[in-house]
Amino acid sequence: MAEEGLIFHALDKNFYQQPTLELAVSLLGCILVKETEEGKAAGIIVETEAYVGPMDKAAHSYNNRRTKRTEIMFHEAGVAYTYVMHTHTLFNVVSGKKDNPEAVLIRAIEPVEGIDLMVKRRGMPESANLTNGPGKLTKALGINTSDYGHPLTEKPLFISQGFVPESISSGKRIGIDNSGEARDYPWRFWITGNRYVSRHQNAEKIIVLKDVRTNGGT
DNA sequence: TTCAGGATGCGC
DNA sequence: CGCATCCTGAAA
Repeated sequence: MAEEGLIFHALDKNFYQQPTLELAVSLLGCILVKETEEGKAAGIIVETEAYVGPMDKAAHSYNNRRTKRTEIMFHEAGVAYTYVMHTHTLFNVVSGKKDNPEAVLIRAIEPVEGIDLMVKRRGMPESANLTNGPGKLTKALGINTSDYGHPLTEKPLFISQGFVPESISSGKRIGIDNSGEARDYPWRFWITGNRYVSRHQNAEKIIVLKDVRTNGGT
C-alpha cells in the first residue's frame, strides 16, 4: 500500500545536454516526481516522443515558430514545456541547445509513489488507465500550466535517476497524421512490453540495452 | 467506432 | 471569426 519514503534525487543539468533523440531514450526508466500540498506522486517514465525543432513538421516549433507558447522550447535543455490541448495538459522536457527549439513529450508513466493520490485526482480505481497517456499522467501527478518553464533539476517538479530498461522499442509517433513526411519518423520510444504504454503498436526497431548503458548516471 | 470538450495559435 | 491540434471519456 503505502510506498512511502522513497528517496528521489534530481538529475543535474548535464543529463539534458544530449541530442534530443538520445534524451528521449535516456528518459525511459527515469522517475518523474511532482510534489504538491496534497502530497508526493511519482512514476517511471515508460514512453516518450522526440520533437526535433525546426525540421520537424510535427513540432510546435517547426520552422522556428516562436510564440508565447513555444518560447520555452528555445531555452536551454532541462526545463518543463507544458501546454493545454483540448481539455488536457501535456508535459514535455525541453532539450537541445539554447535557441534550438526541441523537446521530448512524456507520454506515459508507471506509478511508483503516491498511487492513492493519483487515484483521487483521476477519480477512478487503480489500473493502467491511471497514467497510460500524456494527458492522464499530468492529471495524476498534478502537473499543470503553472509548471511551464520550471527547471526539472529542482522541486517541486523534477526527474530522478531510476532504472535501466532491458529493452526499448521505437515506432511512429501518435496523433500527428497531418504532419507530412514527419508523420512516419520513428521517434516514439517505449519500454518494451510495459503495461502502461499508451497504445499498442508494432515496433519498427527494438534495442536491447541491458548492460550497454547507464541511466542518467555517471 | 465516432464525437464533443474548449485552451491556444494562426490565418482570413 | 473559423479551424486545427503532441487527447480523453463517454456514447453508440
